[in-house]
Amino acid sequence: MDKTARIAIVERAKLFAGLPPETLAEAAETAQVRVVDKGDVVFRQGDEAGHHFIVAWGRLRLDQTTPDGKNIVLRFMGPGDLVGSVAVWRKVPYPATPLAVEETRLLVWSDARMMELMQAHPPLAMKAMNMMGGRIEELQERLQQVATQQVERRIAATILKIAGQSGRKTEAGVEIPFALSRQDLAEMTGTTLHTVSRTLSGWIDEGILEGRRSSHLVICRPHRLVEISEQA
Amino acid sequence: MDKTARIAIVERAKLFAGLPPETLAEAAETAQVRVVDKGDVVFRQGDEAGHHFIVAWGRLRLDQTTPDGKNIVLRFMGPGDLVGSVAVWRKVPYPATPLAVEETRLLVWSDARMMELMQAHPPLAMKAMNMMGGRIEELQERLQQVATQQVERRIAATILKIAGQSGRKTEAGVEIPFALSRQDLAEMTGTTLHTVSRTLSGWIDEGILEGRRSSHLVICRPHRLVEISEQA
DNA sequence: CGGCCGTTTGAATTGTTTCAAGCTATGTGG
DNA sequence: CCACATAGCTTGAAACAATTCAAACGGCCG
Repeated sequence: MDKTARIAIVERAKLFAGLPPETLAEAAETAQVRVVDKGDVVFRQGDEAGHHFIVAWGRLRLDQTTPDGKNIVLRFMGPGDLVGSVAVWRKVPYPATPLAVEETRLLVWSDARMMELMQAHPPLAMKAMNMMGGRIEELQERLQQVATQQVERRIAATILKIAGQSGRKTEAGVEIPFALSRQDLAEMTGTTLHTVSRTLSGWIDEGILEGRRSSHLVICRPHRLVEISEQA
Repeated sequence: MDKTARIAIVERAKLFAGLPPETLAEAAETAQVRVVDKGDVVFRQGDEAGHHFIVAWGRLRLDQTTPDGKNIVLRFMGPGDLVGSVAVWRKVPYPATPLAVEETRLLVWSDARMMELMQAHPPLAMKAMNMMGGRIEELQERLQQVATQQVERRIAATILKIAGQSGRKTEAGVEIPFALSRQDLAEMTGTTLHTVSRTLSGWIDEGILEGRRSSHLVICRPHRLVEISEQA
């Protein structure tokens, strides 16, 4: 990956968005590159947190395993997203495992390098706080959903959020361009694979969705999904 | 409230913990003081976020109202806790309403003053990020609980967390020293008042708790509660 | 072709909510 | 100081949403 490509990635990252070109260049130069194959992990929950990552291309699923062995999906992450930084800043072990759902390329900074960057460029610290605030808001919204809404609404809202982040327009509707299993949706919404399957089957019958049997989901009638996600 | 008292409060606040005395003094001097009566709010969800608050004494309940009118309790806050800052930094409206469950005294800084403080004392920014990280961890843990555990475990875990934050040892056990209603617990755990009442009634019958009918809760057998919160 | 993994679907079960009623301290006004 | 209203809590019974259990299906890869 050459320097121009790296700068392009850094530029797109929310952490660096809007910063002056020389800051971007410095950030890009000090980064390492890492490729993670589909199915492999960037790091593991419980590892000591020593590096910051930004997704250049590809897609990660951030998994958290509970003490009693259950798994929840915290979020999917794509180009521009920051991975691992919260744990590095807090000096705590990584609290979750990012797994590549497709081949993924990342930029990597050590704790020390990122510290230097942030000390040299104070706006970076502000950006970082902003991003963390965004995560807090997102988590509060999800908590509210899981705590108060029934499963159907949560599934609808989750599909819409993913579509908003990663969806691509096609003739048939908005497509989610990666393998998103029923199990994944179940672990994002706090329900079971079976309930997700039943719910999606219903929506497919109504023509709201397409995508039986592990083909990519396509949302044919987004407006209807929004209604479901907002229904009393 | 005199200067020494303010410094004592600032010192106790997680945001300022461990910073040099002159920083504390400067922070304490630039703060305003605000008293909020029991039942009153510090600000309202949706208000423009212009001030940072630290609880000096008293206790707040942080409420969030959903678009469809339901209420959830995000957390209780006591002395040393920081209120409102995430919204101020992000320049978004306050996302929740802090309500005083007893008379509460706060220190207040305007956005501008806090900015000056943080620019003058860079470690403050690091502390702030650390605190936000802590909130993220807490929210992830709660999300995991609500998504995977059944109600009884969530109620047990919630009571234990509150007891850990605010509990006082008495002869009978650990007392939660403020009015914590069944409704509050329901809104923290994502269940109904009725289920909480039934569950607590059961525990009171087993001698795990005391506190029927709106008297303060006392945890007589904390270890048993821990077992419940961890049971398969 | 055969095995496997993710998915689908039915039926039984259950945890939790909803509905409904009554209870008990606490406070208020006569 | 007592009747009365109120707010929060308790408890039973019925209803229900979602899970669990069970079985079978369909693509796909080796």
